[in-house]
Amino acid sequence: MKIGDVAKRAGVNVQTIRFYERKGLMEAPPRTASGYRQYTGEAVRRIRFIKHAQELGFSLREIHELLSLRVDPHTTCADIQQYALEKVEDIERRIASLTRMKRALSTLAERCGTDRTLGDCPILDALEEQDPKVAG
Amino acid sequence: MKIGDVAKRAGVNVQTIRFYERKGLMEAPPRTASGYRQYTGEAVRRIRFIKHAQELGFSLREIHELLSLRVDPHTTCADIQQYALEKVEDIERRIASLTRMKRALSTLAERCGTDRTLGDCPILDALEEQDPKVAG
DNA sequence: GGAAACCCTGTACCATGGTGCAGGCCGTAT
DNA sequence: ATACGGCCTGCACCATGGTACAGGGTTTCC
Repeated sequence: MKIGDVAKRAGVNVQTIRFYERKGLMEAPPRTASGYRQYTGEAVRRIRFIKHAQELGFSLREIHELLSLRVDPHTTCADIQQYALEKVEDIERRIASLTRMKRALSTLAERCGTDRTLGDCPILDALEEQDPKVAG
Repeated sequence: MKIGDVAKRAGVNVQTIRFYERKGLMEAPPRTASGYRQYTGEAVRRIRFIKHAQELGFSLREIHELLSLRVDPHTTCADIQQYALEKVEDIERRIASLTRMKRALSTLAERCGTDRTLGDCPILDALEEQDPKVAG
């Protein structure tokens, strides 16, 4: 299979595949006599693995680790589970941070009245403060 | 006040201040005869405004807009409120996306048993699938 | 057999939010 | 008066996840 076919089947750009190869996320495939990369269906599955992992919040660096874990004969399913649970905690921290932001911003917006002037805007005022109690 | 003093008071790097100036987030201040930037306390307040807005989840681009809104005489407090509420919705979408990720990953991790082998790992299997039901 | 469509490499570029460094001038303290 | 720290500009670089383009060779289709 040529790189364009793999790209089409996996729903990514041709450059993206070469980018993944450079980043070590995909093995360098054998080449034809004229230097064209020759892929099998395995390449398509690998790209889908990467894309699914991205959807679950893994960065390319983490996906690289995940792929290394998968190849290492000493890795158990429990190791993968542990890795996933750490990622869950990471996602929880990000959610908590966003939730704080949202609460702070909502609180400020609630204090706005339609008849207020800019000089009396609670949002701008809070942003100006030395140590605003919002976003804590 | 010299740029180093402003940096110290605002708790940022000197280069960061010059970076903000290049990005239009801070006005170019007057210079001494020898070309040194001369700041007032206003600069320190401006940096704090930027930092607080970042904590609330605004990007530098958005902070730029916010600063423009603040200067525009036609802007009302209700306009700022509207802007903040749009940002709240944006944050909500990001939270929803992360929550989906978390749920999918937790579900997969729950299915792992300690006695499973790698060839039978529900997480890796899900990532391999053509159309995994996770991360929906 | 010739044009179009594909592939190759290398390099630069996009956004985001800065950091760091080289080479040179300025200001102040001893 | 000279050393040291601070400031100046311009440029390069960091991570992240790609995208684009130039300048070539190849394959495929009519």
